[in-house]
Amino acid sequence: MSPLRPRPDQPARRPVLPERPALEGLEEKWSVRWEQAGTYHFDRTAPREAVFAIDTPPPTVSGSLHVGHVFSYTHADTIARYQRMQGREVFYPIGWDDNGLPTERRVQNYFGVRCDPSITEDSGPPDRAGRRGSEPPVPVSRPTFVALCHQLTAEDEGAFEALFRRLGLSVDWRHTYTTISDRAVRASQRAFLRLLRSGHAYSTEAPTLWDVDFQTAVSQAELEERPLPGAYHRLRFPLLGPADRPLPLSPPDPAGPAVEIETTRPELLAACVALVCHPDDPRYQPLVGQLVATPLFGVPVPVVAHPLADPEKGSGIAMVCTFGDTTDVVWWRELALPTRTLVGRDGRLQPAPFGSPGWESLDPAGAQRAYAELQGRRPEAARRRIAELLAEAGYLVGEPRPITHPVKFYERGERPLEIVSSRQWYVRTLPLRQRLLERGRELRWHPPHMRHRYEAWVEGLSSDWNISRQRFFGVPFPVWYPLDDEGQPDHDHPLVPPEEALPVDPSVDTPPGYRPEQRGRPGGFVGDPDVMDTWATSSLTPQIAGGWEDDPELFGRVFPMHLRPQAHEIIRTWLFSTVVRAELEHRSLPWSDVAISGWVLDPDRKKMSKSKGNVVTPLDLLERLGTDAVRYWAASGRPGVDTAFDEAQMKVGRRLAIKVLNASRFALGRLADEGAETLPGPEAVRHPLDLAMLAELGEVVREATAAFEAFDYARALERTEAFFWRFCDDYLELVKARAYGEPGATTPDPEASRSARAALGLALSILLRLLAPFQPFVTEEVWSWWHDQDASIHRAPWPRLEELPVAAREASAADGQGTLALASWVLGAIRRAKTDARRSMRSPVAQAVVRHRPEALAALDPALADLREAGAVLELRTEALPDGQEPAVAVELAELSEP
RNA sequence: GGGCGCAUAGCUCAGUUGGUCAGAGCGCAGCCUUCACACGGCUGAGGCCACAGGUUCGAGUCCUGUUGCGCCCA
Repeated sequence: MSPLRPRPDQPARRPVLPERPALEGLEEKWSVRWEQAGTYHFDRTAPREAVFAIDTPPPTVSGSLHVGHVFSYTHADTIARYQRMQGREVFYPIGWDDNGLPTERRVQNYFGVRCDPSITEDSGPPDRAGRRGSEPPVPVSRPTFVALCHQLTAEDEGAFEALFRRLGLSVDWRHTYTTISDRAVRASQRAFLRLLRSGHAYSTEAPTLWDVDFQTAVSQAELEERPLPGAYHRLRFPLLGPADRPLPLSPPDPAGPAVEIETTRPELLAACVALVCHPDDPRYQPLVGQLVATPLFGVPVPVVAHPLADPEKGSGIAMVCTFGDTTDVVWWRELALPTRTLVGRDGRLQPAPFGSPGWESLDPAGAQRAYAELQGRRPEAARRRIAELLAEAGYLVGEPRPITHPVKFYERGERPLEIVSSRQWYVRTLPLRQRLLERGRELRWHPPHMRHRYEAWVEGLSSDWNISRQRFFGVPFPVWYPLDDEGQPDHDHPLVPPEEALPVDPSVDTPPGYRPEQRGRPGGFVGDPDVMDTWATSSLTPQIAGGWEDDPELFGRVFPMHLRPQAHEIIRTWLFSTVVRAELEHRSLPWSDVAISGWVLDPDRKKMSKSKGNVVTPLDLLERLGTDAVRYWAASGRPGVDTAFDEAQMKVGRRLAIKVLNASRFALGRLADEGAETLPGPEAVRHPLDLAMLAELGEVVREATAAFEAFDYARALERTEAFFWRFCDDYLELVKARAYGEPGATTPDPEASRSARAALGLALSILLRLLAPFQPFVTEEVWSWWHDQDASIHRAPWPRLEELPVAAREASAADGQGTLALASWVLGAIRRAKTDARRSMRSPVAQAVVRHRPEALAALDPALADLREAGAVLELRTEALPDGQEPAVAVELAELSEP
């Protein structure tokens, strides 16, 4: 807990106070000074033991700025500031996530363009001003498109940086990175090449979840299920008998013996490769091993058994198509079924050559006729048409039965995902599961229960991590393929560059051993056209920010990092993938602690979203209420807990900041009264009331420190704030007269005055530092009133109990019977009496009698003089009370005297 | 269907290992133009701690179940 590194001492000087302190303008003033002074600069010479490194989320800059950013980034910032004040060198970089689909989409909409890689030359980007919403997008070349992406992300990043500076984040802006920068590309490609070499990355042609609009593969982590209306179609499959019997030569009879199945995707009937039932299902056991014919198409398919077939669902026997859903993929793989690809990458039904090998049919001509009605249609349209055809031919039993069922979508997509076969790059995560679970248990989670989300995800992994995307604005795979004599790529023997050559763009650069003119020629080479999934890059943020391989000295000091702050909805993506990469590359955790923030909900407890129109622009809030006010609200949200957006709570924070200004002005004014150069130190605090106040403050320091050590910023704030208000409402009022040391005071006593002033100075110093992580602007402002110009409160040491006078440290926990608590109680009684009589607080009290137990009266005794002043009590007496009687204060107001 | 979390004053939430734990703030009502603060201050009313059992001398606090809400996964 003691400072690990020496730090410039920050001696207090005689305060210089402003006439009328205000919050307005503090953000501009101090963010400029901090930048000039390098207040938050990371000292890269600090030894590793002194470093506290934070792996800050790089926000998606193409997304919108919203209060959620303000919320969660403030949480991390309070911890960063606490650690810095504890003497640790805080490595607090920030990045912008600018690569990938979100940016592409924003660029498409913003400029009205679409990327067409087949265009090799164009005249550059179209004039943005000429764009009309109704006009079709202008096709542009890939280089032009990428240039537009860079241009727009640069603008967006400026807006984010302005917001985060305004928010007072104590990041080191010299360590900013972006996920599309050369540094990030190099790190991503290097890590990929190493995975490739170690066998943890591989490419294969496999059924892949595919978004037909974005024309790209989608990973398990990007899936989302949405309820969609559908319908069960009950179809008759004519029985053909055992597989070893010769097939009939004529089309099956729709009215003959048949087995009935139910399906929500009849349009995939032509891709049916089997029927599947549960192995223990007595109804269908006899059929296993027999053949049936697909309706309309007359394709003989076997009946097979597999435990995933649900006897409760539909008729208890299902058709397997290549591919209707992920279960089909499992059946296809585990039962070694053939492939009949139907859905193309554009989402339309492609030609099906019935009668040719792989498409054998009992009635090729009829099959062709039927399929001609479907070919080229999208699944929804084909579904309607085939239902009609099936009904006409007598294969449809009854009417389709409408249902609502969950359908898989790409989380950003608008149409259901299809499953197509394509070549993709994967990282082997499945064999890693056990190891990843162990890592998850090593990691310290705040709050702890968030670990369950990670475990559930790891345990539920069903496929390796697909990291390739068929997009444009991303990190290219640093891979080429040799072309054989027919110009076909050899995917099994990829060509890779040496690490020193990174970053590379295989669509521009030439692989080692080849000449540029060999590109695309037989015997030459071709570049891998894909880019990496965004998560494949952002899973390396600790490495990218920490200078992995580029800056080994820095990396050795900051990695593994200490804290990953993030929101809970990206545990399965960002957190998970970062753990995977650190494990594979470094055999370690990427960080020791993870702090999960909740969401910001609107006042109706719904997640804030643009579509609901309930999004508040954060900049407006910060300008209207002040940064410290908004940060106060954010810091009030407990770790991991969803929190309602609440402007009233921000106003409370604003009141707190204003109170800090005014209370400071009072306390420091009294300190200044002490005279020229001799500011009294802690040893000058002698008065029991002052010592009692400091003793309570010591308890607050203890609790706030413990809370911060547990990453519970909200508790630290709550304890500090509660004490601060009591300090202002009661203690300041009680010592006011004594601190002024006015000659008119009932009991002028220079040493008692000096004690009050010293206590005010010490308490204020500690309180300001306790509040500094939450309200960095107002606390810095007040700090500057009585500290040298180059001394920032944000580099001042976190309060320690050793700062308190010994007598305050030794004061026992007073449990409501301490001098301050008793004095507050008496003061409250006096106030109540005046309020009941509708008198001003200044109106005099003729007589007040405190009745309490003797020990309590003894503790109260030193505060009686202060109470007389604070309550304007002419005569204040105490009377001992026998045990068992209720303590009380009898207050008798003075007669109103007409002026 | 499985998992996790939450249910405490009108609202937002504290209540850390069971024994002054029935609290805070906001809002509301009333009062006070006090020399740090009217971007104030003081005072006050308000709750069978979701429901039903159980453990215990004693339970918002532990256990079981129920209900409602939210999220994650299938």
